[in-house]
Amino acid sequence: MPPSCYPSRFCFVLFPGPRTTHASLLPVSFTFIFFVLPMDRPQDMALLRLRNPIKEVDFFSQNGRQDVTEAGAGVASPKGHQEEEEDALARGGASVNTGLYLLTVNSQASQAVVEEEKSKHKSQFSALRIELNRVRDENRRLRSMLDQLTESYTALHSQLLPAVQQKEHEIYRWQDGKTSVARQGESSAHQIMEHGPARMRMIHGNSEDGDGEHSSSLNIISSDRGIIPSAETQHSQVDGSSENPNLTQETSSPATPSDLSNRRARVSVRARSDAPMISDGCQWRKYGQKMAKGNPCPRAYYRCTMATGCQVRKQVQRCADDKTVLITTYEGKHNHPLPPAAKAMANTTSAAAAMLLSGSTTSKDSLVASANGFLHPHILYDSTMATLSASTSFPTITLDLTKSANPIQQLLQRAHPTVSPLQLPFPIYGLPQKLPTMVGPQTLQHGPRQQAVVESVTAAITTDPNFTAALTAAITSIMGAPTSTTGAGGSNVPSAGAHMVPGSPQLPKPCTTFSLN
DNA sequence: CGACTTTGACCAGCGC
DNA sequence: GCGCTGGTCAAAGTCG
Ligand SMILES: [Zn+2]
Repeated sequence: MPPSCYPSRFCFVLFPGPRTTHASLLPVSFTFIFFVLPMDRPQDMALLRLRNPIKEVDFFSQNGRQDVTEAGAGVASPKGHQEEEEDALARGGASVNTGLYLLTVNSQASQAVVEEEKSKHKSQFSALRIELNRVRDENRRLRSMLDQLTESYTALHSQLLPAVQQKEHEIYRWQDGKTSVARQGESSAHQIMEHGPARMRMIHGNSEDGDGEHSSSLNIISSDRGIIPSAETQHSQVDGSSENPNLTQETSSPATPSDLSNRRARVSVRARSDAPMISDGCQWRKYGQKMAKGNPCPRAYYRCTMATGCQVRKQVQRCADDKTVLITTYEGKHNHPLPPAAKAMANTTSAAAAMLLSGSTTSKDSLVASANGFLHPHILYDSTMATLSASTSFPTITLDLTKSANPIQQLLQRAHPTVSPLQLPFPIYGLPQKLPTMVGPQTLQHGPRQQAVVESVTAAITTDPNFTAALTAAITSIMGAPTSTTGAGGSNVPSAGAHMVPGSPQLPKPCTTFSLN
């Protein structure tokens, strides 16, 4: 769209208010077009065109701007602009301010001056009307495009849902045939793992193709079904928590497949920290420590002590390659209410289960949907941010927060290229949040100084281990929010469990790494 | 005294 | 079967 087509020109001409600065006028106006379009109906447009054409310009104005409505009322009377203008001129124009400098000198003005003004305003008005018609056409065209997109989306979605359900049904049937194997517990998982790394070919790894998110998803499905897709083999995760063969079983009731999957899902956080443990708001009791092979640093085992019987555990270990990196692996789901500071982190494991064990058929959809539109799919499937590995015995999400000075900003830029650096699409433990607006690139340019400040702040806060934990929790809680309607404290199975592929002998035990580089 | 940490023992899975 | 390894248990010790 050429700049001359920006409808904001009308805003500036008709409503020259103090807030219509050059920097903010265009994107804001464009945004309003964007949001208004799907709301009004064609008949409304027709009414607007018949009754009050200029009111259409109100779409581009800001809410609550009094001068806008006043000026709009003044200009867009039912008589039409030309008659209004002529009436004003005939009355001497004493009381009507159209914003177009239509006021004329009262009685002393000569007829020639009046005529000159009149013709000038007429030409202005005709130009405005032409412009208005053009914008109206543009509006109509955009709306038709939107309708087409909506129809396409609906059609695709209607096709996707049965396919997903069929796929899940097939997986369930496949697993039902393997019930005995699945019930044998972790041994089966290890048996699968024996074949898993050799069979598993995926993923996003270092694939540079643009539609990696689609192909990778399909590849995971294929791996589940025993088909070997053609992609590169993944490397082992640096996380020393690999090959976890055994975990405490819940003895109260026979574990459902969703329970098993949820208990096995892990969330691993890699963050630079000098502290022995990142504080995540929970209470932990250390119940063991072992020297892990290939790592001079011991691995500590903790379990949640905020309630008796809580199955949540975590492992803490320093990275063998970089001892400043603290690897914290969470597992399980709390069975008790949690303080707000710990709640987000607690959702992590549920999110991990939902994402990694719901099967690749639904993970992307559920995650994207659970992000409430805040997170773009690329944030999950960008080849540089998400890698999967079959090295671990349990599906693991690894949030790698060690690779960037200011990962949050890049994260946000990946997720929301149109979001101002000052605006977080989700609340992060008291950090200021603004709802993202679909602004144009101009907004991003108007604050190099602000951006520098933001970079400094993000660089500072992301070095805080507490912040990294909070960031991890925030992201994962967003991802898993719809999967657990009762929050982290509930002992319920995540709602996504209905779509989950449980315990998953068929799953290649992927390990997803979110790397904020 | 309760909560927590330490630490050796124990168990299970896996490879050889 | 044996040894290695990861994970857990539980008694003893520590701390506030
Ligand atoms: Zn807990």
